[in-house]
Amino acid sequence: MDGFAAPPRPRSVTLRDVARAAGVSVATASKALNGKTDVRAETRQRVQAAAASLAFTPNSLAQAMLAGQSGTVGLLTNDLEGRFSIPILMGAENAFGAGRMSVFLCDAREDPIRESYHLKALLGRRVDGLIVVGSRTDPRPTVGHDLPVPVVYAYAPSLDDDDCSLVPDNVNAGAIAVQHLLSVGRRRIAHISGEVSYAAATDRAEGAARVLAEAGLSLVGEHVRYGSWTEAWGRAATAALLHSEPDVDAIVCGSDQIARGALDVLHDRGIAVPSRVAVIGFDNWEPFVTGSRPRLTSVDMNFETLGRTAAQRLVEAIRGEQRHGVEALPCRLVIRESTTGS
Amino acid sequence: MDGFAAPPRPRSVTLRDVARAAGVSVATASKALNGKTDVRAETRQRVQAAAASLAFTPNSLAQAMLAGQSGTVGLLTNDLEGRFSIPILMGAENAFGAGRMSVFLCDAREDPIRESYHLKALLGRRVDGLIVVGSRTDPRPTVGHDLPVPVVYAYAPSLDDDDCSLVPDNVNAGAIAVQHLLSVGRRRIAHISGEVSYAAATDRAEGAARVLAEAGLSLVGEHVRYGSWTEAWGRAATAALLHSEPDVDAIVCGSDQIARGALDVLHDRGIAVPSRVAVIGFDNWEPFVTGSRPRLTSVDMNFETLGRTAAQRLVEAIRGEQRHGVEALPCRLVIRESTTGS
DNA sequence: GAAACAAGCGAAACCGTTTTCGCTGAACCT
DNA sequence: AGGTTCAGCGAAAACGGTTTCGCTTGTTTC
Repeated sequence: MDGFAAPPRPRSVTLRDVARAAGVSVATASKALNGKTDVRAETRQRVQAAAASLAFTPNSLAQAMLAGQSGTVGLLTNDLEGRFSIPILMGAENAFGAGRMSVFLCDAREDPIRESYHLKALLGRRVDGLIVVGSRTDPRPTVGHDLPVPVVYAYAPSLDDDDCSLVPDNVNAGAIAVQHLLSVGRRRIAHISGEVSYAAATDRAEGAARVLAEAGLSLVGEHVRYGSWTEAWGRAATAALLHSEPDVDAIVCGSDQIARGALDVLHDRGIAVPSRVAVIGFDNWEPFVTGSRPRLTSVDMNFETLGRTAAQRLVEAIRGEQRHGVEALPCRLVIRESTTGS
Repeated sequence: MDGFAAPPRPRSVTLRDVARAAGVSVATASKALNGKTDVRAETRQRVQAAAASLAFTPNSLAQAMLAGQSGTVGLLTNDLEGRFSIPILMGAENAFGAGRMSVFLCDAREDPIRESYHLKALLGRRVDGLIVVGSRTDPRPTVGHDLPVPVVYAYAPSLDDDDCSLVPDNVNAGAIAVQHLLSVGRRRIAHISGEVSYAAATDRAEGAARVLAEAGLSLVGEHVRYGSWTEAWGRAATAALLHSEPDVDAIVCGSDQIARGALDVLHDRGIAVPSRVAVIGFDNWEPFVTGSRPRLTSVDMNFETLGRTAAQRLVEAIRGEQRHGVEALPCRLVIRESTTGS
């Protein structure tokens, strides 16, 4: 740590500086750098050389003011610590990053006050659009209709059908899981899930039950065992399940964590997976599904696609092609050794 | 989906609109809304009423141009999918969110090309400062010295000591872990870690070895067992360890995932934890440490504090109080049942 | 050789806000 | 009554670009 002051920070260079260096007016400099006509080739080169040697970076704020478009979007999340918003955020960031959009990130932490505060800040910065990300798939209040910019809701849909929302198709996810278990010959299928207050839990149960019914079957024990989204619950519920339904041959687990708990108990009891009991989870959360013995088959909710699609919908809306209503995106089965083979 | 066009989006209202509605000039309107003097109370109220009824939001872009400060910072991460940058990001977001700063988020995905592209975009948007987040604690190249704004490096320090970097103190973390094991009476301590190419692995090993040496001890088996940051490696290494060093009474595991693998093998062998062998991990990754049997003692790297501190350093630097060099932040032991009690 | 024309460049307006400074009118003082 | 002070307000400049439009040139055409 030296005690001396830092070297003076170079004032950022403006178009006026470039123009002066090239011996032209700002108007000509602007046209030269933006590929407009009405500039002699030799002049253009002189300006470009000057801009390069001065490390000129156009001030996007000034450009935004003229254009009326800031080239930025707001990402208003409520689940920054959770694992849902991150892949969504990544998908959105990637979709925008290809173009010329920059992303403002805000975390409202489920607090409506904080949310409206951030909303105001984002509108003040004249974002061209807004993506609102929730922490659960349960519907949430709209952030408002008469906003000056379009809004897309991701993961948590808006309660208002005028808004444009994107959610993973949890019903489909439940169906996919059971279809897979049926396809590998299972008939006595149980379902252990997380908190019943989560739409994600009940939706998946609905899809699972539907496919079972279509096959002329029903759940072993007739009901879904709801609890919490934890390994501990997975262990407890599996123990209870094995006690009351010893002939179960497959367990649908509401999350990968629950599935891990189930695998642990099956392992302790010497029940072979998948030969005697198959196990399937949801979320396809990398460290959990690949760390287990055996590795876990899981339904991936395609969060990154969700985020990318949300970004696309937003760009469309900014261009004037606004959509309305809730769009459910399909999920994807990732097969590993907890349901098949070896 | 209706086929009609969306209702026309209200053009955003400007100060001029407010001034006209209140029957004053823009200058007076500005002063009235910003609490300046030289405005009669009655006039101020009229302006405020007009602003409220028109839902006026000042255009931050215009404000930024005047002030020469945009009130934004760039967060340039290389590890958006990983779990290190997220808590750091949260800490930074929280530290800024309290004030009036907004955060631009970019993910360079370890690609220098993408990084410089994003850097250019951020500078174009005239961010007031920059936080660069890496995916490993190994030093990385600087993004440049002659930037018009201050930069703080978080997690991955800059190779250049002129830059300001913040890292978790991994040496300290290793020391803390061994101190704890010694304090609960362990003497035959082994160390299983991740990839040896990671500074995080070797730094922790260094701290652990130092404390052991100070106690007149050395590692059981004399060397750290490096491998990968996975449960599978934790299992394999633990099995090998138990074979060659059956009298081990504690295992320092380089990550919570490795520790989970170790716990599984100990459980399978019927070796009681913690009574016969204590296990400690690093990172304090919630779902892993609380899902295990028993719950896992772990060294928390205080990422959120790291992010918050990075934000503070950046704000200081923006105010002109630039620091230099690498600052290592202390870690925190979180004691659970894998090392004590029950 | 004069008229018509195009190429190349610069002056100026504009975006929305803040800030400085000058102006007006009322109240005060002698 | 005339001069001074001061509160209250507005005109204008500024930030850094983009765009329109008009002005010089030099070239072409009859």
